Amino acid sequence: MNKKIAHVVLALPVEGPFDYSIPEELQGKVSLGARVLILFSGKKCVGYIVGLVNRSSILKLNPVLELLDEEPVFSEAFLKFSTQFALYFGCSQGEALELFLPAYLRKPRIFEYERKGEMSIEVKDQGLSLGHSASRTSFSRQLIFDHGLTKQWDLLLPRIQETLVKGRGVVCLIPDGSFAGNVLPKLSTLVSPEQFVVIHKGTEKEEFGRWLKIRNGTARLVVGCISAVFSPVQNLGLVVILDEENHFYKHDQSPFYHAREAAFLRQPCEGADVICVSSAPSVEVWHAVAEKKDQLCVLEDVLPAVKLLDLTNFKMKKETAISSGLAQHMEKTLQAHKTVFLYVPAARGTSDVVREAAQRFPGVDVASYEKTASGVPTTCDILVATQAVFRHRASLRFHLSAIVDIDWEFHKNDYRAAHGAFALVQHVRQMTTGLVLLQTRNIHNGHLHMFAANDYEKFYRQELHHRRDMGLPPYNVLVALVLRSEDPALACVEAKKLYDVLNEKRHETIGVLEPQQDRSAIVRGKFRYCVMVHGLEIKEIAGFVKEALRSFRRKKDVVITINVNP
DNA sequence: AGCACGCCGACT
DNA sequence: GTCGGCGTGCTC
Repeated sequence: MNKKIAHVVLALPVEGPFDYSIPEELQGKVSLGARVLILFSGKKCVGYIVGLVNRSSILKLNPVLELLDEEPVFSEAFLKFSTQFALYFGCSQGEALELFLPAYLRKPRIFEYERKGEMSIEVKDQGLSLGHSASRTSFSRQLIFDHGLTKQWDLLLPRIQETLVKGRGVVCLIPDGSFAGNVLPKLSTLVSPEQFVVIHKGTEKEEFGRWLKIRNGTARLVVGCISAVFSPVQNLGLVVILDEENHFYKHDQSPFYHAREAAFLRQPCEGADVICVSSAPSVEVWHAVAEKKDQLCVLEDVLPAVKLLDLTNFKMKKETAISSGLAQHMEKTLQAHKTVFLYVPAARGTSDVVREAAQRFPGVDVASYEKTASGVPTTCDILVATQAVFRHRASLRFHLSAIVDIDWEFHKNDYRAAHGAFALVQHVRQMTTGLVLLQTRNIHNGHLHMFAANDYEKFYRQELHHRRDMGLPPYNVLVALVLRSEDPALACVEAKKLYDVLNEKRHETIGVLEPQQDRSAIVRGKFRYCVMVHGLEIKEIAGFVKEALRSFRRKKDVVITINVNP
């Protein structure tokens, strides 16, 4: 009954688990998912118990120095989730588990429930119910394709309510903090303020307070950004992912997890449903549900028409943004005292276009909005803005909108470029009441005609064909191995070496691409080279890559990171 | 990751 | 003879 040995994993890039003997006074007190203080390679560090046994093949064991949690911080569902997560995103189980914890508990602080008074009783009660959620195995995945921004709530609110009534918890993911303004008023009325938690930036202590409130079952409805997918909600029944295609759901440092993929991995461990919501669903999610009609719900909305403006016959200077055709539309709109929105790529910046618009339309109020802007201009005739303005798209309306250079969106070195262009058009339409214009020099680009005809089914069909032909996700899995170093030559040589190692291992279904400079080649003085591995099964590639990296002796000062579906 | 161990070349 | 850089292997 009282186990003598603990399997322990650590937040280090070593697999483990490592065995530690449990001192007699702690036997029967330690439990699966609890943190312990241990000596590893002569250093004291926090470990996570992932197994309890009576025998070990290791002869001389160090003892567990201290038990940090009398109640485990991780449920069995979380332990299971961590193994899947580590396998999928190429990190150790310990690194995954550390990622799931608030910063406060990553340090060897003793976590005493009894200090919380009455709460400890609740924790124990809820602890018993963990078994039930772990045994739940059925779960569903759905996509709500809402062309607008409002109808989704008619489906979501009853669904969330229904889940809560059954006594199960809900996590609602938002891409970034600016979404909170729209989402919170809708959700906060569903439960008492005590049961509602919004995760936002704060001190370590505040973060821990919120975590505790969720972990002990007080809070049952959680709203937050990317990392909220790890919220320890008791008896999790539903995860809602708003604006599912948004790139903020991809973590920007190691481990490079995607919140949507993480939710899909957590789902079977908890028996929870996942609902993705988007006005331009990712090709990956569309692929998963398109054939299964019961999982897809399309909500059409009143959106403006899209027209193409062919620039091929205009002798425009390269720096000019406003063609005479666009100018005519703008003139008419401004004369009717209606507003205009001009979208420019962030790389181009707004200032030139602002100057050009002000020159063409003297006396008209031209404003701009970029990432660095403090607030959205509410009263102006013409707004020139970048991507950054879309966070306010629920509250902004223009009569006429134009995407100044839609071709630019297709010229990105990114297999998701076409989808990015589609999402862009959808977002601009949501901010527009009259007409959306796309200026193009590629009038034969088939995608543009699909946008103009609002034929999204054809768009996804064609995009999926293309992805299949090119061996790209969702049909294949890509894993980017990025090598970075102060010395560009070293990074390049090491990448070549790694490429050779991977290539020698030769595998039937796994391919390796020649090293290339990474998409962001130089960051903070470090040079990056990328070796791309592609194959059919993530588990197969993950094993292949881990094995190769184990045998690959990398040079000092070279760091290698694994990025799944970059 | 971080550390010890050991091999080799450089330098008082 | 010894200091230190770096490759190698290991951590229960």
